[in-house]
Amino acid sequence: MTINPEYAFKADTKPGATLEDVAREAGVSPATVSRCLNNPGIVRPLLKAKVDAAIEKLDYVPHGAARSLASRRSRLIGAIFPSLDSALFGGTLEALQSEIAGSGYTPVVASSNYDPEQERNHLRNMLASGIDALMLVGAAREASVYRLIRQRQVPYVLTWVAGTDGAHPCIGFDNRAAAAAVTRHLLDMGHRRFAMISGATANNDRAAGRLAGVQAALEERGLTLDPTRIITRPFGVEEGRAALRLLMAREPRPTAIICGADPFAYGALLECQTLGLTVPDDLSITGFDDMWLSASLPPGLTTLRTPRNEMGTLAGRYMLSVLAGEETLPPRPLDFELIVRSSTGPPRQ
Amino acid sequence: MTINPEYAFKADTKPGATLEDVAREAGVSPATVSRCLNNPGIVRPLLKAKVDAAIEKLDYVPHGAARSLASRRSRLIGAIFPSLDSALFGGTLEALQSEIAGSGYTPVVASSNYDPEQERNHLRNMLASGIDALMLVGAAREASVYRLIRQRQVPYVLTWVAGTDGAHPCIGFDNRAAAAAVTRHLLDMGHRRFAMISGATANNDRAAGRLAGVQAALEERGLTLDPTRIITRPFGVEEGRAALRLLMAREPRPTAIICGADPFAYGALLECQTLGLTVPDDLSITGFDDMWLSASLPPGLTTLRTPRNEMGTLAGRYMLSVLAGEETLPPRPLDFELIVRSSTGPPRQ
DNA sequence: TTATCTTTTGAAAGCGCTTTCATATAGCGA
DNA sequence: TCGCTATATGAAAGCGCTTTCAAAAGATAA
Repeated sequence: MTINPEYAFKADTKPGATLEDVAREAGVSPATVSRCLNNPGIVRPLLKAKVDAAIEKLDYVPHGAARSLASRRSRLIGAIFPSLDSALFGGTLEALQSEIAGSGYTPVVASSNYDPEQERNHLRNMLASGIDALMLVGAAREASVYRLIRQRQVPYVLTWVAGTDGAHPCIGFDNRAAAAAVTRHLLDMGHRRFAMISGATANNDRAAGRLAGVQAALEERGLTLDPTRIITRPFGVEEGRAALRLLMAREPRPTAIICGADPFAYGALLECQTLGLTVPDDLSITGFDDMWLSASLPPGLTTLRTPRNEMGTLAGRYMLSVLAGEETLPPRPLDFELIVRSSTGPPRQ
Repeated sequence: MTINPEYAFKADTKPGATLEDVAREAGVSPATVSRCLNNPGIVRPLLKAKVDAAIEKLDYVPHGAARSLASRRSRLIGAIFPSLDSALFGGTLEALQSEIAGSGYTPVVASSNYDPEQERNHLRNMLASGIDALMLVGAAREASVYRLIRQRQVPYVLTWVAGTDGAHPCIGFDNRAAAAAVTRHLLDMGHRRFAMISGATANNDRAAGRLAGVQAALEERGLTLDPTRIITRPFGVEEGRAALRLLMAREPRPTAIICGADPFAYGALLECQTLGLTVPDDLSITGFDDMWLSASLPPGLTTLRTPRNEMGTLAGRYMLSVLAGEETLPPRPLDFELIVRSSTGPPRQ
């Protein structure tokens, strides 16, 4: 029961130089060193050089907490995602991170597991750690949460949704319109019997929006989506598979199945193979998000490409801009793109 | 060009209560309030109640930076991943986050894009923000990086690798042994002509370890892996597809293809379909990591399940334990598991 | 009841940095 | 060369909290 001496973290090294040490070494005042760090332009090149040398020599790293305390900025940007173990939000996070890294900001992240309770806890935590800005996914949450954020004066931005009537700054796209576009594509091909595999809509306005978009597009053409033709499941390939089996078990069979997310569609496609159904002749299938397998999985999935990386980038840029005190225009909804591949076609006569 | 008044972040709310405000409200000293927060056990219940009421009333949230400065702990744990837009590291991050959240820690994350330079920058940034501990992926990096970490006395842990001869604390598995296990599975079925699709091995000791493991297992049986039978690519489905086409274009064709990551195997599997090759009769294919499609994609991918979530959980637990000053045993390598599905079988005679 | 020991509490000194504010220096025109 | 303005520097006061240290309160024993 001994601590491995190799990597026991004992206090055997010098405790790290402070700004004052640097000042002494360089023969200037702490204020000057501080200025070299934060506003190099206003210090004379000669002194700046001395300070730089001292920093180098002492291997000085500024103390973030002290900095935050004195400057009232933590250089931390919070980001809370519903989940992190898919490429979806991972892409957004990665893009956000790249965007803000250059300005010296670092993201602190948490995953809420699609649970508002967990989200609120993480939010409290983050506010306490003094994040300078905040990125959230979706708009559907209790008013008290927004009140909390506003009260702390933390600039925030919602992603993966658009247009909350100006109530919140959003960097995202219109899930409803996107789903409607997919539906119209199928309608235009002549489909009349639809089914949908949807993610859970509770606390998930993206999923809810997609479902609503499908329904709206159908109603435009005088059709309705029978509630028994809507299967709601947690996201996953096997879930899509099971759902497809269910949907095809009842007559009259749908000729088109709209999936609220690509993994559902992957599962549906695979299950068609198992059942001996030909896509798109027997059945058209659409996905949502254009994840990495959609182009590769035969027959090539018709899906809706969502700007997942762009949202991270723009959300980052937006927050930086607000933090910089620039006049920031309310962001516009982003574009989505219907990617038509071979999983959709006219229904068999 | 006006700021949208709806969400302009103006200073119109009260500036947030401080600990001193709470103390005044509760009629106690700041020290007592501080103790209520950090060590509630040692304050009399009567006072504790008063303080709690004051906190509630003023809606007090402690100031993280001030806290860190005074206590020399930031409650931040850094995590740098090679990439975040796959479920692989996302799973580890998600697990890490859940594990440490309960103890009041929050992860700050960055993605290095498999680039040592970027990794070092992020590391500097994180050290400056005062992270209390650090999680990295892999062991292969310049000594100066480890020196930097050690000098700052930041406990750290390496994941996704095992056994660096005790030089570093690792929470991971032995990539080499894992790849060897996959190879032996194929050898035992009678395969003799192998090929491999590998991720880039530069700055990636996981990929390098896997390649080495395959080679070692083959040499055990007197075989060698011809360098022209090793295709190195960035991870991806299409890359796997292209690699398979290349590998099958040359006689004598291999009877087994070992993929260093599942996406390669998905691509290979799909390309076999295109080429009219039957798996496993014409060709056995193995993956690595057991990602979400491996069980679903016909014919079911034989792959090696890596403990990606477990690594996050245990890495978190390890760091918390070190931070708590507990005697911490050097972690043992984690188990991996060969998942045999239908993509492997004896070679055709 | 009083003396002694323990447990709680408060006063005050920072933690390492930023940022006014006042002072010193440099730059310029006359 | 001198006075004036513009610019660069330093002194010092915190930022909001934790944490020693000493004093007060409570508990215990005599």
